[in-house]
Amino acid sequence: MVDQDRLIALRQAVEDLYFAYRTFTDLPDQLLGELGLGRTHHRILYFVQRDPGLSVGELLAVLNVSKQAIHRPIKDLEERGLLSITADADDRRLRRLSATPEGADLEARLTSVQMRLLDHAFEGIDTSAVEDWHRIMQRLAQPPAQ
Amino acid sequence: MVDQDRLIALRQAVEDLYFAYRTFTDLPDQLLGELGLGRTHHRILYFVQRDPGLSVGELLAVLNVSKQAIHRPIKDLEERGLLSITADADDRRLRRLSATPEGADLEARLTSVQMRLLDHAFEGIDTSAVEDWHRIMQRLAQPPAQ
DNA sequence: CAACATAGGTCAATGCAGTTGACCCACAGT
DNA sequence: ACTGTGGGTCAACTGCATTGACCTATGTTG
Repeated sequence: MVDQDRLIALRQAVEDLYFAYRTFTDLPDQLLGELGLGRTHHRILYFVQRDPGLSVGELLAVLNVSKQAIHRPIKDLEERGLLSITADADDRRLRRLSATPEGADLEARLTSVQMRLLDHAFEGIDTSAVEDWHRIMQRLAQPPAQ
Repeated sequence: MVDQDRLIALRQAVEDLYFAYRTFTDLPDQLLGELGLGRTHHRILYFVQRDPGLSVGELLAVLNVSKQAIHRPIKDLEERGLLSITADADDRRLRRLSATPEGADLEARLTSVQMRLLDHAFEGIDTSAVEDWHRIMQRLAQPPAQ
C-alpha cells in the first residue's frame, strides 16, 4: 500500500504545481495586460536584468524560442524606451541588450508581485525546507538524461 | 544586508519555478503533440479521472476557461472514444463526464511522465521537506485575499 | 400552466503568441 | 575573396484562447 500512497502523493504534487503556477502567472499577466504587454516582454526584461548585456542569441537560448518569436517583443520594448540595444564593442554583429531605468522599474514591479507571492508561501517554513524547495525545483528543471 | 539576500533568494525562486514548470510541461506536451492533442485535452482527462462524473460546468470552474474554449477538446476526446458523456439521472441538463478505459489509459501515460519527474526531484529529500513543498505550493495557489 | 433560470452547445469574429521557411544584411575569421 | 554567424524581417500558418450572440433542453417557481 506504500506504493499506492506514493502515487496519490505524486498526483497531488502534479496538481499543486499546476495550480501554483497558474496563480503565480495570473497576477503579473493581469498587470501586463493593462500595459498592452505579454509574458514574453516580462521574460525578456527579467533575463536582461539578471544578466545585463545579454545578446539576442543568448536570450533565445534561455527562453528556448525562435528569433522570430522574440523579434516583436524586443522591438516593442525598445520603442517604449524600456530596453536599450547597443552593438558589442568587439564583435559588432552582437547586439547587447540591457534595461533602461524605466525598463528596470517595470521589471521590478512585475517580478516583485511574484516575489511577494513566494515570500508569503515561504512564511513560517523552515529555512532548510525552503532550501529543499529550491533543490527540488532545480532538479525538476534539469531532469537526468534518461 | 539580510533584506538583500532575501531578495536574491526570492528572485532565484521566481526563476526556479519558471524553469521547473517549463520542463514539467515540455515532456507531456511532446507526447500530446504526437497524438495531435493539446494541453487542454490532458487537463480534461486529468480532472475527469480525479473526479469522475464531473459536469461540464464544474470542469470550466476548475480550469478557469470559457465553455467555448473547452468545447472543442471535449468533442475531440469524445470522438476518439477517450471520454464518455452521459446525462445526469436527476437533472438531465447536466452532462456527466468520465474517462473511458482508453481515456484513463492515456491520462495515466501522460500524468505518469510528470509523476516520474516529480518522483526524481523528490528523491533523497526528507519527508518533512516534501510535505513543506506541498504546503508552499498550496499557499502559492491560494494567496491571501490581500 | 406560464415565466424565468440554468446547463450546455454552437457560430462567428477576433487576438495573441508562437511556429516554419525563405531571404536579407552586416560583420568576422581564414 | 569566401564562408560562417548574429541578427532582422516578410509571409503564411497554427493553436488556443477570447467575447458576443443566440440556440435548445430542462428545471424551478409563482
